[in-house]
Amino acid sequence: MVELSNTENQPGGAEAMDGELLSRAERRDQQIQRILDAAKTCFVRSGFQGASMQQICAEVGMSPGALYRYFPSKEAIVEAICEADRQDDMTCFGVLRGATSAAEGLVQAAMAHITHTSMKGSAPLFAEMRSESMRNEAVRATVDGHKGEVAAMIEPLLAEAIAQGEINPVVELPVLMAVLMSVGEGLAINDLPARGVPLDKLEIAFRAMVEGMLRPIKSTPAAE
Amino acid sequence: MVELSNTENQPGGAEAMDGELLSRAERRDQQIQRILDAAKTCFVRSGFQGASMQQICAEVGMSPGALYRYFPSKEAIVEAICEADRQDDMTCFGVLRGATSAAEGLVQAAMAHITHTSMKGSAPLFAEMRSESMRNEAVRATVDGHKGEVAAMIEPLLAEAIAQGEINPVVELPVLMAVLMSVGEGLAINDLPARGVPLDKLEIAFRAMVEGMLRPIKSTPAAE
DNA sequence: CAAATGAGAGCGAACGTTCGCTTTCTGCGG
DNA sequence: CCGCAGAAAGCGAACGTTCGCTCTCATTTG
Repeated sequence: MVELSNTENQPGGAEAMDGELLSRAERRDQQIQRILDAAKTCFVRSGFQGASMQQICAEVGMSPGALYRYFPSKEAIVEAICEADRQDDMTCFGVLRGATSAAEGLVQAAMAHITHTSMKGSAPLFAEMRSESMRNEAVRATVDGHKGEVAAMIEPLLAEAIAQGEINPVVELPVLMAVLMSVGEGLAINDLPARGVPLDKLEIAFRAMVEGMLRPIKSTPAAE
Repeated sequence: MVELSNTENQPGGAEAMDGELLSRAERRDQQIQRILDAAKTCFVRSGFQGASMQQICAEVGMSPGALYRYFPSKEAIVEAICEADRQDDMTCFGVLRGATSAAEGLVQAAMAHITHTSMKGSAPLFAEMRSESMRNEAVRATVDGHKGEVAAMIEPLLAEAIAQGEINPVVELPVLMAVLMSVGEGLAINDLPARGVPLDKLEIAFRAMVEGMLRPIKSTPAAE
């Protein structure tokens, strides 16, 4: 019975905060984005299963009926969030194109990944995705797809380094790939910048590791 | 009204499958273990929040009322599982004592950790713990406690290696520790043995990485 | 006016937990 | 040895709550 005359979020407002008029489609996209942002906040706070639709509705400032006009189910929101996070994360690996060397490309990509994850505070979401991917087919597909894309960018770099004898020949390419991808995940999940490890020192340590791993052991006599 | 004459799991059976007589306390401990095993199965299958008490009850073959005689809440079961898993995992790091070198100790410990996690199929549980630790205070304490114990075993090994000039001096000890712990986590969560990476090849690649990271770059001129 | 949009009440189901009651084990006086 | 009282253990219905989701209806837009 209480009349809430909330001037914001009225259905037909058709304008954003800056007063700009928006078309229906634009307004719809904007609402979808608001829902995704709010849902991400809730999922980071409580996990995919722990966050309820009511909490998400409260975070958006929207009723359940309204929210269900934009997403058919909670699962659909989860998938959209994972997909968006995945695409967002992919931007970190653009540095791999045009890398001067395999080692430097890996270092730059990893640092971009770590920095991006830390700054956006999405380490909890990433951990949640990783955990959910072990039982949720759609999330697993998203995660694996992302890893596949990253791997496809790293692999030619390493393959060329191998061809030029720049990598310790006892290490096989697929294994090297798997280890590097796992290492990147571990670093991203742990969010070391947030735990007091400065980015520059982290880069130094990571570079030492990568260069050490890739550097051919020239002093070793019998490589055959 | 239906009389279920289930000959198994009778309260006063006072004997295990092998017919051995058990005291009350022994039987109680045995029941607690059965509950933990069943709960772990459910948590791996559905996650901490996704698994219901009813599912756990069904898995144990016990009624809710009976189960609540052993644990006061679902949360208590989660904490007990995390604590047990943590203690179980600690056995992997015994190889650190008496390691011939820092690098070899790290390799052996990491391989033991990876093998243990993979063989026990506890990578999903580990991922779940890692995710839950970001919002659950008790789980976080357990995870951090575990990491602290492992770190306490690794640190003196690395400190001695540093003192003997066996580690690239540009890398600081705390940063090195943080990176190595993160790498170990990443490898454990990814469960590479289950994804087709043989343990021996994994060990070769990991050893190359660790030795490369620790090996001092003697050829580098200006170390100052 | 027809279509679109959103608020909010409400649905059945499932949740974690508790309750009343029965069965079984244990220790003890006889 | 027996019989019995109390503790321990278990059962399963039911609690109140919250879940994901749907429905109704008022309001706005083009």
